[in-house]
Amino acid sequence: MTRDSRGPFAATCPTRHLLDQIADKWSMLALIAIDSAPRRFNALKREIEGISQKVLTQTLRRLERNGLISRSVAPTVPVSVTYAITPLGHSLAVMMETMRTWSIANIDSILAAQSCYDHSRSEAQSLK
Amino acid sequence: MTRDSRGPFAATCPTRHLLDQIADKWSMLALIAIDSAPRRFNALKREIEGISQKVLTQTLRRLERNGLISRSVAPTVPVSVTYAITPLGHSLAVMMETMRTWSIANIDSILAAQSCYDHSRSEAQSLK
DNA sequence: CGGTATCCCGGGTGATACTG
DNA sequence: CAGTATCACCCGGGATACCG
Repeated sequence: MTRDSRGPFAATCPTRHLLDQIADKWSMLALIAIDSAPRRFNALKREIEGISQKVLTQTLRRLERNGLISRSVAPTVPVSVTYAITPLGHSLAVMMETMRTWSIANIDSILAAQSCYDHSRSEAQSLK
Repeated sequence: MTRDSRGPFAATCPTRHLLDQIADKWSMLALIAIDSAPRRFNALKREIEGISQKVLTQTLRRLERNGLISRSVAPTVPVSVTYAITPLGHSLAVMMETMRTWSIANIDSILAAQSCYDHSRSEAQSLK
């Protein structure tokens, strides 16, 4: 199952590695947020609506592990921890921004397609 | 919780809508695959290594619902179902391709960062 | 071939409490 | 402030069987 390497969709493909790590909405949102300016933990938690502190911690750890953000601790009392973007992370964030622009430009088309799809499905339902 | 609209990370932001729908690796992989050429169900299942038919079905339904791919049924016996990219889906797939290129170019940096991170963590472990 | 339907399990997630 | 620890839950996803 993991012994193949015959195509771009094989489990060993770099694309798969990357997607396994960062292809979830919280990672992308956190990356975009930190890219715009360095942030502290609770600032991020407040800004990224709906994320729990546990998931935020996990997300930040994963981004840090992949070298996309940096974590720096200032020895104050109480300690203040700041997350900042790395060059590698910034180059990725640039693409995320492109996606943001795309989503804003095309959200109407997507919503229209959704309501169209849902409408035809509800018709099918009423026939059952 | 859903009544806010005060920033780019609010739950109502178009970016959030998009990410909620397509920010998972299976959606992205399926979109890339179908973008390169129209495919049939089992062809996709064979090509996208590791996906189950249940998840593939769910993924294709979601992409179809969002107007990113089209599903056409040929009334043969047995039926043959073909999935193709839409103009909207293609414009998104172009960005996915950009990410693919990026991941290939930067996979080494990420793997290096990972092993560096893991190494420093294992040191911390041994001190406990 | 291209799916649904059903069962079932593991771990991802949220809530809560505690710490340096 | 910035986390870790613990627990309980629930549902995403695999396995299997069946349908048009």
